[in-house]
Amino acid sequence: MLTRLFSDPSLLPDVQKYSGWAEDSDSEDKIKGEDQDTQDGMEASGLRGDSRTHSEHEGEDDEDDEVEEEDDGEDTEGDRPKKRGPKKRKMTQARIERSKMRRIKANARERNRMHDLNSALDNLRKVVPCYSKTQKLSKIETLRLAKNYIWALSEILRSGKRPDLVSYVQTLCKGLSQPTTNLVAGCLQLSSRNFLTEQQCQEGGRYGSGSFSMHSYPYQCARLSSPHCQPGSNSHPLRTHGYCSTYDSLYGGSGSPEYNSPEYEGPLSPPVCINGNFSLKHQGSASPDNEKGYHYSMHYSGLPGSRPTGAHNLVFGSSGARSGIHTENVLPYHDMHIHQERAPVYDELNAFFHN
DNA sequence: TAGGCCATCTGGTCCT
DNA sequence: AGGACCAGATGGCCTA
Repeated sequence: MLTRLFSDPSLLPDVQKYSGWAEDSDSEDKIKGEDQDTQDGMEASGLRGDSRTHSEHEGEDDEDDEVEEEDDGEDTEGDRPKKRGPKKRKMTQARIERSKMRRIKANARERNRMHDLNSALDNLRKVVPCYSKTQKLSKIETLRLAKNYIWALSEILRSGKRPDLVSYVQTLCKGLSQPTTNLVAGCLQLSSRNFLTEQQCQEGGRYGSGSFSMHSYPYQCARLSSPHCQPGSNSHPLRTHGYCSTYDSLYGGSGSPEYNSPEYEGPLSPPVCINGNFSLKHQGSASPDNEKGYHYSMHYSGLPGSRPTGAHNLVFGSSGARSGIHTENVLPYHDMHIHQERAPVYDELNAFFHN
């Protein structure tokens, strides 16, 4: 593993910028050597993964042996009782050097481990319903979205019913931050206005529709202080752009009146608010996120000045995908797409909507 | 400038 | 002894 690591210069960090190494001139020099010429550097320093030969140890071992002999002599000496516990060995220069090298190797392993972890997260990003090259989901958001996605799919399988789009998106967005929610909603070409209305928030924050049994989710809609999230606000961009769900084109549900219902085509509701506390499996048990006290307050505001953090405002074209325009041409996220081709389960999901 | 996110280092713990 | 894993600390980058 280390061999692989050391043979891959990209896995080696620019450690010069780390003060910890800068303080240790010896270590810094070693790292610099590794950075400049990893293989040769490792060979020069006698470090080749964990496969150091005995001969490589010899010089140091000689010195250590002296120390150990001292210790052994102490333990076996005369009538004195043996000391318990680990022997304290003198930190000779060679021992210090070896310790440093161990630390360097451990750091490299840790880096590699985190890179692997990040690679896995990247792979996960690619199979969750929303993927953007430029606006990458954060780690925590990726995990949350993945959890919601798994739950949504399992609900589909469990109920065998075609889910309500709004509920589906709601499920996906449970506990996600506002930018991520907008991203997901944008991917699905669904205005987040449909998630929850301010009125629904006031009514206790329970929202139920569709086969997802969303009513069982313990929403906690915090009061929104933003004036843009007040009933009657006309600031929503969808008021001017109109709203056109591409759900039909995305999921092939054009024949279903359910998705052309006035609920989705009617007057635009005020900016929505969701506090996404996602309770798993309807048991009322707090999700890990809840247990950790995560409490995301989501509100959608279309005011230019109230652009969601780190996200673009959702701008839905009035024709959009209904006229055959691909999502990527409609959304500001040029590289954002639903990657059905990479997620077989999405095909199954589509099958639900096609039926 | 504060806050979020991230990469990395580091020491501790557990296991082989 | 050494590797895997973890959590805390730290500093950089970016954005509102």
